[in-house]
Amino acid sequence: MKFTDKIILGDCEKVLQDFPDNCIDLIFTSPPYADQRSKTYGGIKPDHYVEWFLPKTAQFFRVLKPTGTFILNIKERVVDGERHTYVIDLISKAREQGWLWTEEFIWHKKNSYPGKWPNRFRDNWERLIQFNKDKNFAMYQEAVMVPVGSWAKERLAKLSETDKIRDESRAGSGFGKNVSNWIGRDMVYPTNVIHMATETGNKNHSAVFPLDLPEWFIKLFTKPGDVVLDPFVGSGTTALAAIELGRNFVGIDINSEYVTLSRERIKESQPRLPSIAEKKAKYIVTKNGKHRKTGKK
Amino acid sequence: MKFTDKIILGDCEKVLQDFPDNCIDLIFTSPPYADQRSKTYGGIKPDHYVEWFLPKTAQFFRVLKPTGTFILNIKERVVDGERHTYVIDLISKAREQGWLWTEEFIWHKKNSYPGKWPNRFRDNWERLIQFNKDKNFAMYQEAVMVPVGSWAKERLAKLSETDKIRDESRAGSGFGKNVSNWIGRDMVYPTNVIHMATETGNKNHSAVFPLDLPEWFIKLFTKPGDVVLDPFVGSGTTALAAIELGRNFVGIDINSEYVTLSRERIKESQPRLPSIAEKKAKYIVTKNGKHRKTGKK
DNA sequence: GTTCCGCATGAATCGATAG
DNA sequence: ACTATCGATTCATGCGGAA
Repeated sequence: MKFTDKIILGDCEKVLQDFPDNCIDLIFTSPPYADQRSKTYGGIKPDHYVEWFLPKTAQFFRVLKPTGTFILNIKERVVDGERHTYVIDLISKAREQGWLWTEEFIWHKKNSYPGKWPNRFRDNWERLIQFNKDKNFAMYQEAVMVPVGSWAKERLAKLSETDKIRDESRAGSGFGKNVSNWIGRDMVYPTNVIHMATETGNKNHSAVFPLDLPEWFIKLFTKPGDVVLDPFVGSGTTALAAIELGRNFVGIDINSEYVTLSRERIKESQPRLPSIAEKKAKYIVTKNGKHRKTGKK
Repeated sequence: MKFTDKIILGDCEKVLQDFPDNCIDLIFTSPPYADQRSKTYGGIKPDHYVEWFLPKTAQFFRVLKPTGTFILNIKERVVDGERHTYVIDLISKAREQGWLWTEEFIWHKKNSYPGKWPNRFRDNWERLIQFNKDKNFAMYQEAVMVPVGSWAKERLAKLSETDKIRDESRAGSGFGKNVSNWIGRDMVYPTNVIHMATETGNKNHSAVFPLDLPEWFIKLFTKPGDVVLDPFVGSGTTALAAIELGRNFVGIDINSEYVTLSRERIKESQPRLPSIAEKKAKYIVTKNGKHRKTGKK
């Protein structure tokens, strides 16, 4: 029986035991942060977070394909005025399990509400930790290219009409000056700092991330037809993103209300047409290994 | 004899042994990153970075006042396709020395080195790790307030010279050059994500951080007359910032060329007039402890 | 004097080549 | 098989020369 395209009720650690080895292309998840969401997840204490999480990452390791990627969206809690160490401890321990700590993306949350405490400012970013089983993982960089200096174009748009005219006449053809540098270079690769607004919604889910976030990573690390797993699927955002991008999904959650909510939300969704950028990517595997000569191990 | 307002040649670990306990208000430094700048610093191997650094942080701990702060600008190197763990190991070990890991600021570098690789994008951020000896540290939050959103856009709309536009900070959370002009409008507290360009250009030193970066932390964690220490002072940027803000400084570097360069650079500098924002702060101590209710533990 | 454009270059990383 | 060095990649920025 097909194991994909379902939202499954249960503890991911147990549920995944019935899954075959090497069947998942991307794991994208935002687990319950320590001591948060206690009503729905039982409130794991920061000091016990690592031991709670490690058996689960062991299962993730088993079900993930060697070319697959595990993206973990997580943030430290401040405990007694200090950042707790469970995230960095988790990285150390995950490496002992065999995970490679390939990268750490920064999610800069553009629209957080301003806040102030006596000894700290608003925490305006989260970690998106990339783990891999193997250095030769699949990556489709072309799928997430961004327009060159979208901000620069914005600025040009603000030039007054007279300025534009002046520049044009001086240059003789087309846009003058700086614009010429951009011709033929309209798309560039992004960096590892991701600027995205937090979801302003509700959804009854206390840890909602914006749909754009899983979408970005799904486009980057999978091709259509691949399988995306979210073992803490919550309100189903990751599953929604997978469906819209024409990928298969597996969602797991221990809370039945979330499972119901997820199933409701995905019922109405369907694949979107791919953007030009995505088509351009054409799913050329730009795996690390491809660039090696064949003789090498 | 006065120990401040000097650039000292030597290994900070040794030099600081002659300093009294609890004499420094802020340590701001960007140590040589593992295996980088090997010409000038001897190129510490990533695997030995922590053991190399820890004796130094022990001295930092001794000379720092209980109300003082230690800001460490550091980044992991990628080794064999994986982020090396020396930074997170350092955080763990520093905590064993007694340091509190209070906060981690993110420096988003607007212009970092270009590049695209098979398995990663440009690394566009660095960590600014805040350590303290005590939960009750001094913090002057009003000194770094920034104009509320949209100010950048308004300004950009009025400018017609593209070159000037290019120079303007477009980041909402601050650090524009003319912030003081905007006093009187709505000011808000910044977040822990800092947007700033790296210093490039044709100075004699291998580009370090921009002057704005130490300035921001000096304003946030010290008042005029306080003592700022940079144990890896390099080209002297931290010392320059301290002088311009009317603080005392101590700079140490093991490399005599850097010491000479630093001394040259600071020779010409002098305190600037404080901005309105800084005056407004008026050095109201917003220590953590002050805001607690007396009854609370 | 001012505006505009060309160009060197930087806390980088990877893969290939050489020792 | 391992380490050391080198070339290719790639773009925001400041500076200097030109218009």
